[in-house]
Amino acid sequence: MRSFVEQVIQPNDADWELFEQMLTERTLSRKDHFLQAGEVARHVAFVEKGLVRNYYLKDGNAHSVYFYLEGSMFTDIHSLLTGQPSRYYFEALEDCQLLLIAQTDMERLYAQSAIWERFGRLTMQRQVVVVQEMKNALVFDSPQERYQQLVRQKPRILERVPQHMIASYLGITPVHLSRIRRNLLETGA
Amino acid sequence: MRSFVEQVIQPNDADWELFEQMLTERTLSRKDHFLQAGEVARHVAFVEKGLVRNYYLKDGNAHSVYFYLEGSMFTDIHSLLTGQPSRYYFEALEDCQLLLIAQTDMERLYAQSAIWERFGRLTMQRQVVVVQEMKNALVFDSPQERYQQLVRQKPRILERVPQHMIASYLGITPVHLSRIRRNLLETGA
DNA sequence: CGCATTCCTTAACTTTTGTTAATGCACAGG
DNA sequence: CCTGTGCATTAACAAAAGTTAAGGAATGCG
Repeated sequence: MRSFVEQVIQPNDADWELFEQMLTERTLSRKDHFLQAGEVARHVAFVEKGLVRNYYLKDGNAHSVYFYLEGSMFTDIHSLLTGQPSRYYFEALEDCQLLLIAQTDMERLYAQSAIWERFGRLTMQRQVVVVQEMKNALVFDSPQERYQQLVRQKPRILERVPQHMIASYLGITPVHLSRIRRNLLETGA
Repeated sequence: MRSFVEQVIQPNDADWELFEQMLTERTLSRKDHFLQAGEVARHVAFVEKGLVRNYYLKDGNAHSVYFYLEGSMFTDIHSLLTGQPSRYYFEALEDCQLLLIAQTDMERLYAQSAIWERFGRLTMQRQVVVVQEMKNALVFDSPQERYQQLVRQKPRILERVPQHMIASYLGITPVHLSRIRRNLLETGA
């Protein structure tokens, strides 16, 4: 967690103490949910260990939005900020150990220390860039290209997430992903 | 501009003065570019009047990313933050009047006044939510649904942007968009 | 060990979307 | 007023992706 934060800012000891007081631990067993649609997100989570899937339901089908490995932070930002019920689910794909910080504490942190406000801003800025790139890939790259990018950029996710969830993350069907993989094996190597 | 900012924070007079000193005006004629691929983004822009298209080139084709109407802010955040050359173009679709603030001034603002740091954080948080929703729509909704959402949510963009640019924004071809529109006319109404 | 479950693959078929090309309309510039 | 250019539509055809269904490997559990 510390190294995650220090990639972005350099808090002094007092800043750290303030922050660490607010952290709580939580464990999730495989298939447990951190958040379900209809609930309001009140915490930001940091993955110490395990793997969390963000997905949502449309017409009874689960669509994967993202996968969070060790060293990632996640929450439903929209729900957290507005207090509206979330439309998303966050589910442990493996047994997980999380560090949580409550939104109310986060606000106190922002108010008390400029460096944490900065942390919030910089984290959000990075997040914008990441999501924007993902969005553009969806418009401009073919499913095969998106799959290849995933292989290159997030091989660890590929190893630990079932293929049908990868497919819905890429915006295609499991059948089609299987075809793409075969095609790559035959032609590419 | 003022009302745009005040939707997010309430700066006092000193805050405002600090901010307004940093603003510069810029006009663009139709088809002028605010930024071209290869250049580094050094300013954030606010659209006072006109309409700006964000697009990029792939295989010689222009793909529209977003359209900024009066009252919107834009820049290439990635280029702005990293100093790397942008991959995007920002082009005036109509004669435009912009307010600019330099990244260097922005940094000074953040350093000098906590409220502007907060403005930055909140703006970015909103942006994350917006882009995330767009991304999810691309994965989970059909082109027709995406077009209908656009009709509902951004009718003003539809009125002022050529249809083939709308198509590339939706991730489909102009021909297909035309088919969708006909289909909606025949069945929907 | 046997059984159920989950998940990946494959095939046959259908639907959706893209491609190419032709037509016609509107509008700007000479 | 004429003409070129850009743009939307349409049709015919091609390619990409989805659907359904079946089979088989791996896994977990009694």
